[in-house]
Amino acid sequence: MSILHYGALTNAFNLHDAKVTPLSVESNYFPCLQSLGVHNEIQQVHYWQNSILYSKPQQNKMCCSGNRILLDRQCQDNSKSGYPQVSYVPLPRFSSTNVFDVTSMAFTGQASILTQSTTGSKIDSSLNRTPNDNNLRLCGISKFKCPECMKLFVTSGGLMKHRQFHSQSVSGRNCFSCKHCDKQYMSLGALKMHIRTHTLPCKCKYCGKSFSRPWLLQGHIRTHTGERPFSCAHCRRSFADRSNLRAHLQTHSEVKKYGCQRCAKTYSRISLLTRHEVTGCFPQAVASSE
DNA sequence: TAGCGCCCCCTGCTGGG
DNA sequence: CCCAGCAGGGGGCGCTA
Ligand SMILES: [Zn+2]
Ligand SMILES: [Zn+2]
Ligand SMILES: [Zn+2]
Repeated sequence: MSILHYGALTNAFNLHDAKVTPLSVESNYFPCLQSLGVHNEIQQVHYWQNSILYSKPQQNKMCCSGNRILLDRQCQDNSKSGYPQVSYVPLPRFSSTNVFDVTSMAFTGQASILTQSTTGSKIDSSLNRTPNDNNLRLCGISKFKCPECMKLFVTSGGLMKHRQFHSQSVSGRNCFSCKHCDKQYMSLGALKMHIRTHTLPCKCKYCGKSFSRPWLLQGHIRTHTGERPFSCAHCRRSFADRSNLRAHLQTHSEVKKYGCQRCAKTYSRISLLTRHEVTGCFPQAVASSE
């Protein structure tokens, strides 16, 4: 089994511009999560040169969006294809598994995604993106800043919606409570979204099953129609659901999403990694078998 | 500005190898 | 038993009427 070693990754970025220090594992550069994430002080994190988006090293500034860590990507050379190609950049190696701790705003582990040259295969969770998609819109144009948490938003509406969360008491006094269960939400919008999981307003015309959101119903209807709009570029399998295609793409990669910090093994699911770490991680045995 | 649509993330279940 | 596929649920956020 040949693991893609991190050292090889820097070569891909040397292709872009030798004058600019590429993101690399060896450097202390923090990964660019800009295309999906929301930054503190975004201008200090990213800069453009020759139509290529680069990231600068930041001290203790990690990018996050909401409550999750997002995959890292670079927008490259959008002058050729009309919109940026997508590559993943490896996150620096951290001390544990690939968990981003929002509370401490720090990685507790390694979240590694492989990348290859622009002609090679890659894990790409941004399938079928168009130039209008969120990630492209976010490339350097977030200009509405929340004064309370410094998050940046592309539109004023996005900022207004976000500020609903701050407008409520953090103590929970003014939380919006669901009358159907005991869940509480910090915004009315979030509560309304949740209530749909009780009322299930979207009903399948084929079997009558109900769903909370139209796109969930749409995905379900594909199980009746057999439509599979998401195709794998590597093996021509197709899937009804984008997430399932993304999961499938991991089967084409030897580096899975979740990596063990003690040995080189990677897994497609956090549950598999957890089980490995609890029951079966023997680094010496792994090293000798390679 | 609320609703929509799309994004990504995650997980339980299941069946094949 | 392991892993991949399937189906479905959750929150976030930009766009638009
Ligand atoms: Zn409820
Ligand atoms: Zn149905
Ligand atoms: Zn495939």
